[in-house]
Amino acid sequence: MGRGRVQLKRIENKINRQVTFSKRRSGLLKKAHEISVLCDAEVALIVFSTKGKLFDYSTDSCMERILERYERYSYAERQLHATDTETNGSWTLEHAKLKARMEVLQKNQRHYMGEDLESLSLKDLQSLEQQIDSALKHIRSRKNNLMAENLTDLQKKDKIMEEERNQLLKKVKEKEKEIAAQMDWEQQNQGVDSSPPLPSPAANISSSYPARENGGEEDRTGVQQRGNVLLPAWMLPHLN
Amino acid sequence: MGRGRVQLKRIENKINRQVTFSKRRSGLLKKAHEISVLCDAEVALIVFSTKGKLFDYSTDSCMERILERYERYSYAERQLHATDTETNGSWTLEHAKLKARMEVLQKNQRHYMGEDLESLSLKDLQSLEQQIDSALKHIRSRKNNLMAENLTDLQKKDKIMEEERNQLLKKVKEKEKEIAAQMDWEQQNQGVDSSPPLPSPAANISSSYPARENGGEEDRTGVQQRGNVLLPAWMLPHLN
DNA sequence: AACTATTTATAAGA
DNA sequence: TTCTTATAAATAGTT
Repeated sequence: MGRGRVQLKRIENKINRQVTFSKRRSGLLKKAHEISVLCDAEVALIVFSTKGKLFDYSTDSCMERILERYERYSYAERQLHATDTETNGSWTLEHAKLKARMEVLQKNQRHYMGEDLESLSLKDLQSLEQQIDSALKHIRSRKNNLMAENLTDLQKKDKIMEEERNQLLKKVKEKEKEIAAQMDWEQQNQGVDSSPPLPSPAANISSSYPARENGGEEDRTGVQQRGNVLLPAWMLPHLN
Repeated sequence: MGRGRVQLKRIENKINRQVTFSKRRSGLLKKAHEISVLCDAEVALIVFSTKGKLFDYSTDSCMERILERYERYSYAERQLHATDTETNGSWTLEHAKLKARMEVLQKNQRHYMGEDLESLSLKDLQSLEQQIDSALKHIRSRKNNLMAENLTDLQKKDKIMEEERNQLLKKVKEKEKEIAAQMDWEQQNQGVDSSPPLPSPAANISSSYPARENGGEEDRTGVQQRGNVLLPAWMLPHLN
Protein backbone atom coordinates (compact mmCIF):
# COMPACT_ATOMS: atom_id res chain seq x y z
CA MET A 1 0.00 0.00 0.00
CA GLY A 2 1.95 2.81 -1.20
CA ARG A 3 3.44 4.03 -4.33
CA GLY A 4 5.40 0.95 -5.06
CA ARG A 5 5.45 -2.69 -4.32
CA VAL A 6 7.46 -3.63 -1.30
CA GLN A 7 9.78 -6.60 -1.10
CA LEU A 8 9.50 -8.50 2.13
CA LYS A 9 13.09 -7.82 2.98
CA ARG A 10 14.95 -5.73 5.48
CA ILE A 11 14.99 -2.09 4.41
CA GLU A 12 18.65 -1.25 4.11
CA ASN A 13 18.35 2.50 4.17
CA LYS A 14 18.42 3.40 7.81
CA ILE A 15 16.28 6.49 7.59
CA ASN A 16 13.77 4.79 5.45
CA ARG A 17 13.62 1.86 7.79
CA GLN A 18 13.07 4.11 10.75
CA VAL A 19 10.27 5.95 9.00
CA THR A 20 8.60 2.78 7.85
CA PHE A 21 8.92 1.35 11.31
CA SER A 22 7.21 4.33 12.79
CA LYS A 23 4.35 4.24 10.34
CA ARG A 24 3.82 0.54 10.35
CA ARG A 25 4.12 0.32 14.07
CA SER A 26 1.23 2.67 14.60
CA GLY A 27 -0.73 0.82 11.96
CA LEU A 28 -0.06 -2.48 13.64
CA LEU A 29 -1.04 -1.23 17.06
CA LYS A 30 -4.17 0.25 15.61
CA LYS A 31 -5.14 -3.00 13.97
CA ALA A 32 -4.39 -4.94 17.09
CA HIS A 33 -6.74 -2.67 18.95
CA GLU A 34 -9.38 -2.96 16.27
CA ILE A 35 -9.51 -6.73 16.19
CA SER A 36 -9.58 -6.70 19.93
CA VAL A 37 -12.63 -4.48 20.05
CA LEU A 38 -14.44 -5.67 16.95
CA CYS A 39 -14.02 -9.34 17.58
CA ASP A 40 -13.93 -9.40 21.33
CA ALA A 41 -10.50 -10.97 21.28
CA GLU A 42 -7.68 -10.69 23.74
CA VAL A 43 -4.57 -9.31 22.17
CA ALA A 44 -1.06 -8.71 23.36
CA LEU A 45 1.43 -7.09 21.06
CA ILE A 46 5.05 -6.38 21.88
CA VAL A 47 7.42 -4.62 19.51
CA PHE A 48 11.07 -3.83 20.04
CA SER A 49 12.67 -1.50 17.56
CA THR A 50 16.14 -2.24 16.23
CA LYS A 51 17.48 0.13 18.80
CA GLY A 52 15.71 -1.69 21.58
CA LYS A 53 12.89 0.67 22.25
CA LEU A 54 9.72 -1.01 23.46
CA PHE A 55 6.23 -0.50 22.15
CA ASP A 56 3.31 -2.58 23.22
CA TYR A 57 -0.40 -2.92 23.13
CA SER A 58 -2.66 -5.13 25.17
CA THR A 59 -6.39 -5.53 25.51
CA ASP A 60 -7.71 -3.79 28.60
CA SER A 61 -4.21 -2.65 29.46
CA CYS A 62 -3.63 -5.92 31.16
CA MET A 63 -0.56 -7.37 29.52
CA GLU A 64 0.53 -9.52 32.40
CA ARG A 65 -2.64 -11.46 32.54
CA ILE A 66 -2.52 -12.18 28.84
CA LEU A 67 1.08 -13.27 29.01
CA GLU A 68 0.29 -15.49 31.91
CA ARG A 69 -2.53 -17.00 29.95
CA TYR A 70 -0.14 -17.54 27.12
CA GLU A 71 2.34 -19.20 29.42
CA ARG A 72 -0.28 -21.65 30.44
CA TYR A 73 -0.76 -22.60 26.83
CA SER A 74 2.90 -23.17 26.19
CA TYR A 75 3.69 -24.64 29.57
CA ALA A 76 4.80 -28.03 28.39
CA GLU A 77 7.09 -26.51 25.84
CA ARG A 78 8.67 -24.23 28.36
CA GLN A 79 9.22 -27.04 30.76
CA LEU A 80 11.20 -28.91 28.16
CA HIS A 81 13.22 -25.88 27.21
CA ALA A 82 13.96 -25.01 30.79
CA THR A 83 15.27 -28.39 31.79
CA ASP A 84 17.27 -28.44 28.61
CA THR A 85 19.11 -25.18 29.17
CA GLU A 86 20.28 -25.44 32.70
CA THR A 87 21.33 -28.95 33.42
CA ASN A 88 23.08 -27.93 36.56
CA GLY A 89 20.80 -25.53 38.31
CA SER A 90 17.57 -27.16 37.31
CA TRP A 91 17.18 -29.17 40.44
CA THR A 92 17.60 -26.22 42.77
CA LEU A 93 15.35 -24.13 40.63
CA GLU A 94 12.64 -26.70 40.36
CA HIS A 95 12.87 -27.25 44.04
CA ALA A 96 12.50 -23.60 44.84
CA LYS A 97 9.75 -23.28 42.34
CA LEU A 98 7.76 -26.04 43.84
CA LYS A 99 8.38 -24.79 47.34
CA ALA A 100 7.20 -21.32 46.51
CA ARG A 101 4.20 -22.54 44.67
CA MET A 102 3.41 -24.81 47.53
CA GLU A 103 3.50 -21.95 49.97
CA VAL A 104 1.25 -19.87 47.83
CA LEU A 105 -1.18 -22.66 47.44
CA GLN A 106 -1.22 -23.41 51.15
CA LYS A 107 -1.75 -19.84 52.11
CA ASN A 108 -4.44 -19.50 49.56
CA GLN A 109 -6.11 -22.60 50.73
CA ARG A 110 -6.20 -21.33 54.29
CA HIS A 111 -7.88 -18.20 53.08
CA TYR A 112 -10.11 -20.25 50.94
CA MET A 113 -11.22 -22.22 53.93
CA GLY A 114 -11.92 -19.11 55.91
CA GLU A 115 -8.88 -19.29 58.16
CA ASP A 116 -6.21 -16.70 58.72
CA LEU A 117 -8.47 -13.96 57.46
CA GLU A 118 -7.18 -11.29 59.83
CA SER A 119 -4.26 -10.60 57.53
CA LEU A 120 -6.53 -9.69 54.65
CA SER A 121 -7.64 -6.23 53.71
CA LEU A 122 -11.16 -5.46 52.69
CA LYS A 123 -10.06 -5.58 49.11
CA ASP A 124 -8.48 -8.94 49.65
CA LEU A 125 -11.64 -10.21 51.21
CA GLN A 126 -13.68 -9.00 48.33
CA SER A 127 -11.43 -10.83 45.94
CA LEU A 128 -11.56 -13.89 48.10
CA GLU A 129 -15.28 -13.79 47.72
CA GLN A 130 -14.79 -13.77 44.00
CA GLN A 131 -12.45 -16.72 44.31
CA ILE A 132 -15.06 -18.72 46.07
CA ASP A 133 -17.54 -17.69 43.49
CA SER A 134 -15.35 -19.22 40.87
CA ALA A 135 -15.06 -22.35 42.94
CA LEU A 136 -18.81 -22.55 42.62
CA LYS A 137 -18.35 -22.53 38.94
CA HIS A 138 -16.13 -25.55 39.18
CA ILE A 139 -18.89 -27.23 41.04
CA ARG A 140 -21.19 -26.38 38.20
CA SER A 141 -18.82 -27.89 35.74
CA ARG A 142 -18.90 -31.03 37.80
CA LYS A 143 -22.60 -30.87 37.31
CA ASN A 144 -22.04 -30.87 33.61
CA ASN A 145 -19.96 -33.98 33.90
CA LEU A 146 -22.83 -35.67 35.59
CA MET A 147 -25.06 -34.52 32.81
CA ALA A 148 -22.75 -36.09 30.32
CA GLU A 149 -22.83 -39.29 32.31
CA ASN A 150 -26.58 -39.29 32.31
CA LEU A 151 -26.59 -38.75 28.62
CA THR A 152 -24.47 -41.84 28.25
CA ASP A 153 -26.91 -43.75 30.38
CA LEU A 154 -29.75 -42.67 28.20
CA GLN A 155 -27.92 -43.81 25.16
CA LYS A 156 -27.36 -47.22 26.70
CA LYS A 157 -31.00 -47.34 27.60
CA ASP A 158 -31.79 -46.55 24.04
CA LYS A 159 -29.86 -49.52 22.84
CA ILE A 160 -31.52 -51.80 25.32
CA MET A 161 -34.91 -50.63 24.23
CA GLU A 162 -34.06 -51.22 20.66
CA GLU A 163 -33.02 -54.75 21.46
CA GLU A 164 -36.20 -55.28 23.37
CA ARG A 165 -38.18 -53.97 20.49
CA ASN A 166 -36.61 -56.51 18.23
CA GLN A 167 -37.38 -59.22 20.76
CA LEU A 168 -40.99 -58.18 20.80
CA LEU A 169 -41.17 -58.16 17.07
CA LYS A 170 -39.89 -61.71 17.09
CA LYS A 171 -42.47 -62.68 19.66
CA VAL A 172 -45.26 -61.28 17.59
CA LYS A 173 -44.12 -63.27 14.64
CA GLU A 174 -43.94 -66.41 16.77
CA LYS A 175 -47.42 -65.89 18.06
CA GLU A 176 -48.68 -65.46 14.60
CA LYS A 177 -47.08 -68.72 13.59
CA GLU A 178 -48.49 -70.46 16.62
CA ILE A 179 -51.96 -69.23 15.91
CA ALA A 180 -51.65 -70.33 12.37
CA ALA A 181 -50.54 -73.71 13.61
CA GLN A 182 -53.48 -73.82 16.00
CA MET A 183 -55.86 -73.13 13.26
CA ASP A 184 -54.33 -75.84 11.15
CA TRP A 185 -54.57 -78.21 14.04
CA GLU A 186 -58.20 -77.36 14.65
CA GLN A 187 -59.07 -77.90 11.09
CA GLN A 188 -57.30 -81.20 11.01
CA ASN A 189 -59.01 -82.46 14.18
CA GLN A 190 -62.40 -81.14 13.40
CA GLY A 191 -65.09 -83.83 13.82
CA VAL A 192 -62.63 -86.48 15.01
CA ASP A 193 -64.28 -87.89 18.09
CA SER A 194 -62.44 -90.21 20.39
CA SER A 195 -58.93 -89.64 19.33
CA PRO A 196 -56.94 -87.83 21.99
CA PRO A 197 -56.14 -84.28 21.05
CA LEU A 198 -52.71 -83.78 19.69
CA PRO A 199 -50.49 -81.68 21.83
CA SER A 200 -51.36 -78.11 21.06
CA PRO A 201 -48.55 -76.15 19.52
CA ALA A 202 -49.42 -73.42 21.98
CA ALA A 203 -48.53 -75.55 24.98
CA ASN A 204 -45.23 -73.98 25.89
CA ILE A 205 -46.08 -70.42 25.13
CA SER A 206 -46.93 -69.32 28.62
CA SER A 207 -43.48 -70.13 29.95
CA SER A 208 -41.95 -67.52 27.78
CA TYR A 209 -44.01 -64.69 29.17
CA PRO A 210 -43.26 -63.49 32.67
CA ALA A 211 -39.66 -62.45 32.28
CA ARG A 212 -40.23 -60.43 29.22
CA GLU A 213 -43.31 -58.76 30.58
CA ASN A 214 -41.60 -57.59 33.69
CA GLY A 215 -38.74 -56.12 31.76
CA GLY A 216 -41.14 -54.51 29.39
CA GLU A 217 -43.17 -52.84 32.07
CA GLU A 218 -40.17 -51.44 33.79
CA ASP A 219 -38.94 -50.03 30.62
CA ARG A 220 -42.13 -48.35 29.71
CA THR A 221 -42.61 -46.52 32.94
CA GLY A 222 -39.01 -45.55 32.92
CA VAL A 223 -39.43 -44.03 29.56
CA GLN A 224 -42.43 -42.05 30.60
CA GLN A 225 -40.76 -40.57 33.58
CA ARG A 226 -37.81 -39.71 31.57
CA GLY A 227 -39.92 -38.01 29.00
CA ASN A 228 -41.18 -35.62 31.59
CA VAL A 229 -37.89 -34.91 33.19
CA LEU A 230 -35.41 -34.81 30.42
CA LEU A 231 -35.67 -31.26 29.32
CA PRO A 232 -36.45 -29.14 32.31
CA ALA A 233 -36.56 -25.45 31.79
CA TRP A 234 -33.09 -24.84 33.11
CA MET A 235 -31.54 -26.87 30.36
CA LEU A 236 -32.79 -24.66 27.63
CA PRO A 237 -30.62 -21.98 26.06
CA HIS A 238 -31.61 -19.18 28.38
CA LEU A 239 -29.18 -20.73 30.83
CA ASN A 240 -26.55 -18.12 30.33
CA MET B 1 -11.33 -1.06 4.06
CA GLY B 2 -14.31 -2.73 2.79
CA ARG B 3 -17.69 -1.94 1.48
CA GLY B 4 -18.78 0.03 4.42
CA ARG B 5 -17.33 2.03 7.24
CA VAL B 6 -16.87 0.07 10.38
CA GLN B 7 -17.61 1.37 13.83
CA LEU B 8 -14.95 0.54 16.34
CA LYS B 9 -17.35 -1.48 18.36
CA ARG B 10 -17.89 -5.11 19.12
CA ILE B 11 -19.57 -6.85 16.20
CA GLU B 12 -22.76 -8.22 17.65
CA ASN B 13 -23.56 -10.74 14.93
CA LYS B 14 -21.74 -13.87 15.97
CA ILE B 15 -21.07 -15.24 12.51
CA ASN B 16 -19.90 -11.91 11.27
CA ARG B 17 -17.62 -11.47 14.21
CA GLN B 18 -16.10 -14.86 13.68
CA VAL B 19 -15.48 -14.19 10.01
CA THR B 20 -14.04 -10.79 10.65
CA PHE B 21 -11.84 -12.23 13.33
CA SER B 22 -10.48 -14.80 10.98
CA LYS B 23 -9.74 -12.27 8.28
CA ARG B 24 -8.26 -9.62 10.48
CA ARG B 25 -6.25 -12.10 12.43
CA SER B 26 -4.41 -13.27 9.37
CA GLY B 27 -3.96 -9.65 8.33
CA LEU B 28 -2.57 -8.76 11.71
CA LEU B 29 -0.17 -11.68 11.79
CA LYS B 30 1.00 -10.82 8.32
CA LYS B 31 1.66 -7.23 9.25
CA ALA B 32 3.45 -8.24 12.37
CA HIS B 33 5.71 -10.39 10.29
CA GLU B 34 6.22 -7.64 7.74
CA ILE B 35 7.31 -4.98 10.19
CA SER B 36 9.55 -7.53 11.81
CA VAL B 37 11.33 -8.26 8.55
CA LEU B 38 11.22 -4.85 6.92
CA CYS B 39 12.29 -2.91 9.94
CA ASP B 40 14.39 -5.48 11.70
CA ALA B 41 12.23 -5.31 14.75
CA GLU B 42 11.44 -7.93 17.32
CA VAL B 43 7.75 -8.65 17.49
CA ALA B 44 5.59 -10.83 19.67
CA LEU B 45 1.89 -11.05 19.01
CA ILE B 46 -0.58 -13.08 21.00
CA VAL B 47 -4.25 -13.32 20.16
CA PHE B 48 -6.92 -15.22 21.98
CA SER B 49 -10.24 -15.60 20.24
CA THR B 50 -13.46 -15.16 22.17
CA LYS B 51 -13.64 -18.89 22.45
CA GLY B 52 -10.17 -19.03 23.91
CA LYS B 53 -8.24 -20.34 20.97
CA LEU B 54 -4.68 -19.11 20.78
CA PHE B 55 -2.93 -17.59 17.81
CA ASP B 56 0.50 -16.11 17.99
CA TYR B 57 3.39 -14.78 16.03
CA SER B 58 6.88 -14.06 17.14
CA THR B 59 10.00 -12.99 15.35
CA ASP B 60 12.30 -15.93 14.72
CA SER B 61 9.77 -18.16 16.46
CA CYS B 62 11.31 -17.19 19.73
CA MET B 63 8.41 -16.03 21.80
CA GLU B 64 9.91 -16.84 25.14
CA ARG B 65 12.95 -14.69 24.60
CA ILE B 66 10.80 -11.76 23.60
CA LEU B 67 8.50 -12.15 26.53
CA GLU B 68 11.44 -12.34 28.86
CA ARG B 69 12.85 -9.22 27.35
CA TYR B 70 9.50 -7.57 27.81
CA GLU B 71 9.31 -8.59 31.40
CA ARG B 72 12.75 -7.22 31.96
CA TYR B 73 11.43 -3.90 30.80
CA SER B 74 8.29 -4.07 32.85
CA TYR B 75 9.94 -5.07 36.04
CA ALA B 76 13.19 -3.24 35.73
CA GLU B 77 12.61 -1.70 39.14
CA ARG B 78 13.20 -5.02 40.75
CA GLN B 79 16.86 -4.89 39.64
CA LEU B 80 17.11 -8.53 40.56
CA HIS B 81 18.00 -9.25 37.03
CA ALA B 82 20.33 -6.50 35.86
CA THR B 83 22.76 -6.59 38.77
CA ASP B 84 23.04 -10.34 38.97
CA THR B 85 23.46 -10.69 35.29
CA GLU B 86 26.42 -8.37 34.94
CA THR B 87 28.45 -9.71 37.81
CA ASN B 88 28.01 -13.42 37.68
CA GLY B 89 28.48 -16.31 35.31
CA SER B 90 26.06 -17.86 32.89
CA TRP B 91 24.58 -20.29 35.38
CA THR B 92 23.62 -17.45 37.66
CA LEU B 93 22.28 -15.68 34.64
CA GLU B 94 19.93 -18.49 33.84
CA HIS B 95 19.01 -18.81 37.45
CA ALA B 96 18.22 -15.14 37.80
CA LYS B 97 16.26 -15.17 34.63
CA LEU B 98 14.14 -18.00 35.79
CA LYS B 99 13.79 -16.47 39.18
CA ALA B 100 12.49 -13.28 37.70
CA ARG B 101 10.14 -15.16 35.50
CA MET B 102 9.02 -17.13 38.46
CA GLU B 103 8.25 -13.98 40.33
CA VAL B 104 6.15 -12.69 37.53
CA LEU B 105 4.29 -15.94 37.25
CA GLN B 106 3.65 -16.08 40.92
CA LYS B 107 2.40 -12.56 40.98
CA ASN B 108 0.04 -13.33 38.19
CA GLN B 109 -1.09 -16.48 39.78
CA ARG B 110 -1.88 -14.58 42.90
CA HIS B 111 -4.00 -12.29 40.84
CA TYR B 112 -5.79 -15.25 39.42
CA MET B 113 -6.39 -16.61 42.84
CA GLY B 114 -7.68 -13.32 44.04
CA GLU B 115 -4.70 -12.26 46.11
CA ASP B 116 -2.42 -9.29 45.93
CA LEU B 117 -5.00 -7.17 44.27
CA GLU B 118 -3.83 -3.88 45.66
CA SER B 119 -1.61 -3.40 42.65
CA LEU B 120 -4.52 -3.66 40.26
CA SER B 121 -6.67 -0.81 39.16
CA LEU B 122 -10.40 -1.03 39.21
CA LYS B 123 -10.32 -1.59 35.50
CA ASP B 124 -7.87 -4.44 35.88
CA LEU B 125 -10.00 -6.01 38.53
CA GLN B 126 -13.09 -5.79 36.44
CA SER B 127 -11.42 -7.36 33.45
CA LEU B 128 -9.91 -10.07 35.60
CA GLU B 129 -13.28 -10.93 36.98
CA GLN B 130 -14.88 -10.87 33.58
CA GLN B 131 -12.07 -12.97 32.21
CA ILE B 132 -12.56 -15.90 34.49
CA ASP B 133 -16.29 -15.62 34.56
CA SER B 134 -16.79 -15.36 30.86
CA ALA B 135 -14.40 -18.14 29.97
CA LEU B 136 -16.45 -20.54 32.01
CA LYS B 137 -19.65 -19.20 30.61
CA HIS B 138 -18.60 -19.69 27.06
CA ILE B 139 -17.55 -23.25 27.54
CA ARG B 140 -20.56 -24.09 29.60
CA SER B 141 -23.07 -22.52 27.33
CA ARG B 142 -21.64 -24.29 24.35
CA LYS B 143 -21.68 -27.57 26.19
CA ASN B 144 -25.18 -27.07 27.45
CA ASN B 145 -26.48 -26.24 24.03
CA LEU B 146 -25.03 -29.37 22.58
CA MET B 147 -26.33 -31.45 25.42
CA ALA B 148 -29.79 -29.98 25.15
CA GLU B 149 -29.75 -30.76 21.46
CA ASN B 150 -28.70 -34.34 22.02
CA LEU B 151 -31.20 -34.79 24.76
CA THR B 152 -34.00 -33.47 22.63
CA ASP B 153 -33.17 -35.88 19.87
CA LEU B 154 -32.89 -38.77 22.24
CA GLN B 155 -36.14 -37.84 23.84
CA LYS B 156 -37.94 -37.82 20.54
CA LYS B 157 -36.52 -41.16 19.63
CA ASP B 158 -37.43 -42.41 23.04
CA LYS B 159 -41.05 -41.44 22.60
CA ILE B 160 -41.30 -43.01 19.20
CA MET B 161 -39.78 -46.22 20.43
CA GLU B 162 -42.05 -46.27 23.38
CA GLU B 163 -45.12 -45.93 21.24
CA GLU B 164 -43.90 -48.65 19.00
CA ARG B 165 -43.18 -50.82 21.98
CA ASN B 166 -46.65 -50.32 23.34
CA GLN B 167 -48.09 -51.27 20.01
CA LEU B 168 -46.05 -54.42 20.04
CA LEU B 169 -47.06 -55.20 23.59
CA LYS B 170 -50.68 -54.84 22.63
CA LYS B 171 -50.21 -57.20 19.77
CA VAL B 172 -48.54 -59.72 22.01
CA LYS B 173 -51.42 -59.50 24.44
CA GLU B 174 -53.93 -60.01 21.70
CA LYS B 175 -52.11 -63.01 20.47
CA GLU B 176 -52.00 -64.33 23.96
CA LYS B 177 -55.71 -63.90 24.33
CA GLU B 178 -56.38 -65.63 21.10
CA ILE B 179 -54.25 -68.54 22.12
CA ALA B 180 -55.91 -68.72 25.51
CA ALA B 181 -59.26 -68.66 23.88
CA GLN B 182 -58.16 -71.41 21.62
CA MET B 183 -57.08 -73.51 24.54
CA ASP B 184 -60.34 -72.94 26.40
CA TRP B 185 -62.22 -73.88 23.39
CA GLU B 186 -60.23 -77.02 22.99
CA GLN B 187 -60.78 -78.05 26.57
CA GLN B 188 -64.49 -77.35 26.49
CA ASN B 189 -64.87 -79.31 23.34
CA GLN B 190 -62.76 -82.18 24.51
CA GLY B 191 -64.55 -85.47 23.87
CA VAL B 192 -67.59 -83.71 22.57
CA ASP B 193 -67.92 -85.14 19.20
CA SER B 194 -70.27 -83.58 16.82
CA SER B 195 -71.46 -80.61 18.74
CA PRO B 196 -70.46 -77.35 17.15
CA PRO B 197 -67.74 -75.41 18.91
CA LEU B 198 -68.90 -72.93 21.48
CA PRO B 199 -68.33 -69.30 20.77
CA SER B 200 -64.96 -68.32 22.06
CA PRO B 201 -65.38 -66.39 25.36
CA ALA B 202 -63.28 -63.41 24.55
CA ALA B 203 -65.04 -60.86 26.75
CA ASN B 204 -63.62 -61.34 30.22
CA ILE B 205 -60.61 -63.44 29.58
CA SER B 206 -58.28 -60.70 30.54
CA SER B 207 -59.49 -60.72 34.13
CA SER B 208 -58.35 -64.28 34.47
CA TYR B 209 -54.77 -63.35 33.88
CA PRO B 210 -53.20 -62.27 37.13
CA ALA B 211 -49.89 -62.15 35.41
CA ARG B 212 -50.93 -58.95 33.77
CA GLU B 213 -51.71 -57.32 37.07
CA ASN B 214 -48.42 -58.45 38.44
CA GLY B 215 -46.86 -56.77 35.54
CA GLY B 216 -48.66 -53.65 36.59
CA GLU B 217 -47.17 -53.80 40.05
CA GLU B 218 -43.71 -54.20 38.75
CA ASP B 219 -44.45 -51.39 36.48
CA ARG B 220 -44.89 -49.08 39.40
CA THR B 221 -41.74 -50.13 41.15
CA GLY B 222 -40.03 -49.72 37.86
CA VAL B 223 -41.11 -46.13 37.91
CA GLN B 224 -39.61 -45.54 41.27
CA GLN B 225 -36.34 -47.11 40.34
CA ARG B 226 -36.22 -45.16 37.22
CA GLY B 227 -37.03 -42.13 39.25
CA ASN B 228 -33.82 -42.51 41.15
CA VAL B 229 -31.80 -42.65 38.04
CA LEU B 230 -33.60 -40.03 36.12
CA LEU B 231 -33.76 -37.34 38.69
CA PRO B 232 -30.37 -37.19 40.33
CA ALA B 233 -29.75 -34.24 42.54
CA TRP B 234 -28.03 -32.25 39.88
CA MET B 235 -31.11 -32.04 37.76
CA LEU B 236 -33.16 -30.28 40.35
CA PRO B 237 -33.73 -26.54 40.35
CA HIS B 238 -31.27 -25.66 43.06
CA LEU B 239 -28.61 -26.07 40.44
CA ASN B 240 -28.26 -22.51 39.48
C1' DA C 1 -14.13 -20.16 0.14
C1' DA C 2 -14.17 -16.63 -3.74
C1' DC C 3 -15.37 -12.16 -5.32
C1' DT C 4 -15.56 -6.98 -5.65
C1' DA C 5 -16.42 -2.34 -4.20
C1' DT C 6 -14.53 0.43 -0.91
C1' DT C 7 -11.96 1.83 2.69
C1' DT C 8 -7.33 1.88 4.75
C1' DA C 9 -2.60 1.82 5.04
C1' DT C 10 1.40 3.49 3.53
C1' DA C 11 5.66 4.53 0.19
C1' DA C 12 7.42 8.25 -1.80
C1' DG C 13 7.75 12.93 -2.20
C1' DA C 14 7.62 17.65 -0.22
C1' DT D 1 8.71 14.93 11.77
C1' DT D 2 4.42 15.80 9.45
C1' DC D 3 1.47 16.41 5.41
C1' DT D 4 0.07 15.07 0.92
C1' DT D 5 -0.95 11.97 -2.63
C1' DA D 6 -0.82 8.08 -5.61
C1' DT D 7 -1.19 3.44 -5.12
C1' DA D 8 -1.05 -1.08 -2.93
C1' DA D 9 -3.46 -3.82 0.55
C1' DA D 10 -6.92 -5.12 3.44
C1' DT D 11 -11.34 -6.25 4.09
C1' DA D 12 -16.90 -5.73 4.61
C1' DG D 13 -20.55 -7.25 2.40
C1' DT D 14 -22.03 -10.48 -0.85
C1' DT D 15 -22.47 -14.85 -3.43
